[in-house]
Amino acid sequence: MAEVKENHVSSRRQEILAAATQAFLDKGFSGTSMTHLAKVCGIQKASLYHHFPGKEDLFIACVTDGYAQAVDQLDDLHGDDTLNDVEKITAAFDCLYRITISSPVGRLSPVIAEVSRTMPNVAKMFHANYIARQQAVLEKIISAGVERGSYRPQNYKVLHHLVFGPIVTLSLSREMFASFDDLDSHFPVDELKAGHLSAILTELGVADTMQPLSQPA
Amino acid sequence: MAEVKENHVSSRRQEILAAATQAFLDKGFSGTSMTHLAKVCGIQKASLYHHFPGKEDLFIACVTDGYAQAVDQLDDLHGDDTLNDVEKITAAFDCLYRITISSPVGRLSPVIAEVSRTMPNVAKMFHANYIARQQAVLEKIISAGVERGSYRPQNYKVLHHLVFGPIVTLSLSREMFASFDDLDSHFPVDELKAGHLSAILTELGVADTMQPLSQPA
DNA sequence: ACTTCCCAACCGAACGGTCGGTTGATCTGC
DNA sequence: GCAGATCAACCGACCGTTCGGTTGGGAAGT
Repeated sequence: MAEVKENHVSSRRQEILAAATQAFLDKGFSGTSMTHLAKVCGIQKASLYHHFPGKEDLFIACVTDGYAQAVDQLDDLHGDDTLNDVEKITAAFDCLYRITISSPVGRLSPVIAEVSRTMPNVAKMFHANYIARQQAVLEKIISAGVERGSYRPQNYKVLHHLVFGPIVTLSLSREMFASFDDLDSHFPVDELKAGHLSAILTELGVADTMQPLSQPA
Repeated sequence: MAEVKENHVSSRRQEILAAATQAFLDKGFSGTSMTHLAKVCGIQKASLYHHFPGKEDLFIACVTDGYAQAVDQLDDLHGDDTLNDVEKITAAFDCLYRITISSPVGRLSPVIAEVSRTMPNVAKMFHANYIARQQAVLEKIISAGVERGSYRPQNYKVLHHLVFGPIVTLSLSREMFASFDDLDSHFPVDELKAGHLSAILTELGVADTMQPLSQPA
């Protein structure tokens, strides 16, 4: 009973958050109006203000709610001890690509960029709770491999640059050129991910096992 | 005389474009009002509409004007035959980092992402005249090196992913976290560029001459 | 069991203000 | 005197936000 009620209450809130996230993705922050938001939610504008004190708070809730679920996946990653070093980084790539390209919070990055000047606190929060945590998990995985001698020692600032750069840009490009009818041939996620992983493994000093060249011993 | 007049007329236009570009960078497209724009230009709003038929046209002019000057630098790059292959790609990295991070058009990318859903034609134009041309120049430089045997053959989609990804993300990050007081220590352009170039050279099959490890022959 | 009260949720209507865009008059340089 | 540049004033539409009021399902009082 109490559960039903709770579900009902939070589902309304979640419903608004989902619609708002989609709207912010489509039209940006300033381009999204509370009137439009109310319309797609099927409620009156005033009712929005019953659930959220203002537009800015609503946006912050979208971001917070978004990375809450995203970062959990990352923490699971590091904890898994059944994988060897290369398997671990492969799993990490799968996870990072999925989060950045498919999850709301990853896709919201350009919108956060839009408001970063007028709401610098949101940018700070986003960096601390999303960017920095992603970097920390990657750094843990790599440094563990370095200690075991699997990888060469790394400049981690450069490594983050090389790992996150292509992923974030791919996500941005896919948002930016979403209107292209040949989006997946322009930006084929799996192919780019595989090439990217291969390059990073090379950079880490791991012989690339995927090497397609038939090289007779 | 005619030159003076032309300068006068076009300087007014350039003045507006510069102020508008900065405003769009600060507040995004929807967040920038024509009223505010007129104020920072020191003219009346109606005068803006004398020079540009509308807000959207003004924005397009900002983008167009931005990459007009940016792409010229790129074409110079490919034409220079006094450089060898590695020098050429090093110069290309300098140029790409400079354009993407410092020039208006590079920094405008997040704003184009903001409007890409409502103005898909702008996104298309941006891709054709800026993204695609950058990729074409890079591809020419690399493929010339491949033909001469300096580089390993490449999957160019992956290569673009690896080269442009970190640069664009660095630019985005610096816009996004411009409010950080330690921006340059968080995102040290020269250090990241050097590490990035080194990794790409490795990927191209070039022995890294910058290798800091003292390795006795 | 029945009344009273509470309160979250929702609504229609309106607030002051700003939006992108327009009008017609005035100024300026040739 | 004439064409282009600039201006103050204005327009309807829409913005984020708030108001006063209604609803309906539980808790409290008797």
